[in-house]
Amino acid sequence: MSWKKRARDGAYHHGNLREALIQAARELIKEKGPAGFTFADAARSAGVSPAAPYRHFRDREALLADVAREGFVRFEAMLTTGWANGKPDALTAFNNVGRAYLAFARAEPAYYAAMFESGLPPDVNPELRAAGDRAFAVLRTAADGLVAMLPAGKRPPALMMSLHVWSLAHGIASLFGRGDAGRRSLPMSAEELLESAMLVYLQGLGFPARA
Amino acid sequence: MSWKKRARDGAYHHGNLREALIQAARELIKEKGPAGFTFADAARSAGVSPAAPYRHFRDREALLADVAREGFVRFEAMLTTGWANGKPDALTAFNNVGRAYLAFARAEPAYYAAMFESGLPPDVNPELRAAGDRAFAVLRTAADGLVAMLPAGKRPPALMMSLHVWSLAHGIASLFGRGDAGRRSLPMSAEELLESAMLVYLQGLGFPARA
DNA sequence: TGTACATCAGTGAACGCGCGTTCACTGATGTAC
DNA sequence: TGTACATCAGTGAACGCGCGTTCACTGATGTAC
Repeated sequence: MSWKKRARDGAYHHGNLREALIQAARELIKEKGPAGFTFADAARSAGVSPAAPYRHFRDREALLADVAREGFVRFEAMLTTGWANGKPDALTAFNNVGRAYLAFARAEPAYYAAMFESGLPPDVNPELRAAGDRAFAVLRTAADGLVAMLPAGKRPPALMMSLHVWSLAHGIASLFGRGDAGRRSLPMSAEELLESAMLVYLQGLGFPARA
Repeated sequence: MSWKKRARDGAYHHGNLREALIQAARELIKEKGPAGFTFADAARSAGVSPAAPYRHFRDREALLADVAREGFVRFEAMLTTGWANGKPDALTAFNNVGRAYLAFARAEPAYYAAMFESGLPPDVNPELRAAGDRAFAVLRTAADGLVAMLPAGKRPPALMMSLHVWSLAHGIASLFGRGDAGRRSLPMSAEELLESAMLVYLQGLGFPARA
């Protein structure tokens, strides 16, 4: 008992409070939305005095930005796993990136909200901007691989494709595919919706229906 | 001078405060986001005591819901104008609904934010839900008209099409196409992005490239 | 048309509350010798 | 290895502030006769 307590106290005491505050913020965002938590709230959840967070974050926005940045890093990792180095083939890999996008939004609504719905300008700091760009780059890479499948004269611009799919996935995620409550309901799952849209879209670009 | 003042005071005095509060809320949402205004703020902007709003709205959420409801009504009107009864042809009309979607998001960022980004559950009240459904129905009707152009065996489900385009337009609007500050920048306009995506998508469904 | 009364929208003062932020502080950890 | 000192993360008390909400009230508008 007192062991456990000491371990916790000790853990908070050097190096971990920063991370503990981010965890607390995630929890609070999940419950009440990105606007629904306060600096004091986060401190309380982390079991620490209201002045303690100032040692690690300039203000509430800086904390929120760090949640978002960390979110983008994990997002990038999830998209990268979905892509799987273009295996087993470029078309499947591209579709898997789309699936990973939605899976992330569903599994991590708090990160997702901090990343896209917190009202933070994407360039509130360079790290946040860079993390967001790196996540987008995964989609871009998958599109490059896919475009290369087509004969040289019939290749659509990969950047445009990436933006189309990013927008589509984001639209579906934020309208229908959220892990938390209060979203619109649907006659099909968000995953099916994305899959069908991408099928039609890729057909429009001249890709075969099946890989 | 005292005329003008009296006219204003009189206007606030019976019947208009409700509307004045909605206007004030819109202004504040535009400046600071849907989470960035308070009940007291709205009262102050409307030039009225902090207790006055309670005569018209149960609480802040009720006011926000009314902004969103009114937004959906105007949104529906704008989409309907875009559709133009399916004139000059179903394909053009469908595309115009998409353009109208984006135009609304750009022209009315405050309404748009209240409608889609305020964290309000869509069924916080039946009127809000109904207004949202009516707006979606315009897109649905446009899709019905378009689907009817294809031979009977090759018709995609219009509901699915509507959901695809709604998601795409919403994704583009919320990532890139906002009238207010702080969004991501793009190598092309949001309008071009939507147009190109819809062109590819409709080609994928078997529609001719040009009407 | 005029008078008496009811209704109702907005007032303004008051309250308790939690937030953001500051401050001098404490006590544990790291470092020099 | 031990001692002295510096550093640094977190404390806890304090503050001013604006918010949400309530209350008895006022004065203008609407209505009955």
